[in-house]
Amino acid sequence: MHRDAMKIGDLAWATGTKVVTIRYYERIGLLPTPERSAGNYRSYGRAALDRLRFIRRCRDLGFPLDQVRELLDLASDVERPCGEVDAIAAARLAEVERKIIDLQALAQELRRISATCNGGGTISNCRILEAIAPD
Amino acid sequence: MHRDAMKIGDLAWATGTKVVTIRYYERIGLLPTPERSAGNYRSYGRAALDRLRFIRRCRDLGFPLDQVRELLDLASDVERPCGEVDAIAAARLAEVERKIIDLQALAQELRRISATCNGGGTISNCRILEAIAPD
DNA sequence: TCTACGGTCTATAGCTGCTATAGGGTCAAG
DNA sequence: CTTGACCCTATAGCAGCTATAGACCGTAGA
Repeated sequence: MHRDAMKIGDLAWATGTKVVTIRYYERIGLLPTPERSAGNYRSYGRAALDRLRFIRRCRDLGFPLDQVRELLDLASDVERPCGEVDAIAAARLAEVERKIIDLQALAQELRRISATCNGGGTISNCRILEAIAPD
Repeated sequence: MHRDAMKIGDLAWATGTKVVTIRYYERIGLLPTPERSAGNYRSYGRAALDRLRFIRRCRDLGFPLDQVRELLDLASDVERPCGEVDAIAAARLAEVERKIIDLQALAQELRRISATCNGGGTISNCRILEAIAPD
């Protein structure tokens, strides 16, 4: 139909998304139901490509799907204040920073545990297991 | 029966685990099926307490359940070399370190994105959305 | 023209690690 | 003897996909 019509596989390839995932996004209403070809194949245009790219980028940034949805809703309403978008991004940043701290503590702990390994011993004198076990 | 017999709620309290989670662990074979009281209540002793504490500690350290299972199996076979345990811990550490790097890059990106916010504007001139959108 | 092969279709079940709900039974205190 | 806190089983749900089965479509080679 349109000159830039894509089948689902093309869209998948162009966005690095799996075909089943695209259908999943459609099912949960994150992507609109596309037109169908004569043979009942989904047919996508530029808008779907942009929207899916945006979604995937958000996912890469770690936004959960409902926040992606929220960002898409916000983006579609040009009158809404930009601050709402910033708030979402800032909250996400805070979350990520918290997670980094947690993981750093965890890494420290794992290093401590690993350091108790006595090379060639057997489980019977393995101090790692003791180290993992709580006091 | 035994002097240290605990009901599931006691065990939950002692380990900071939810009752349903304990039953779940039992169902998936991570905890052995306990004895039952006259009224068909689960009855736990010291061994279950230790085992569950170990499981929870592993979970806190971020080990997925199948690795926890593996560690428990290893721990029960005193002849096995300690190195196997160390390998699991080391792999987990590498994973955590990788994750930290990823999240640091992510935080950087989110900071960049957030920095493009033009204070009181509206979505129509929101540069955050542009920043999220891929080139 | 036939046929083989790759892509697509729907529908359903599975994954991890729990959590929630319904609809009951048990037990000790008051 | 009733109330309330606990316990029981069984089932369904959550995120965010992924996998499978069984069928259809479209095109390129023989």
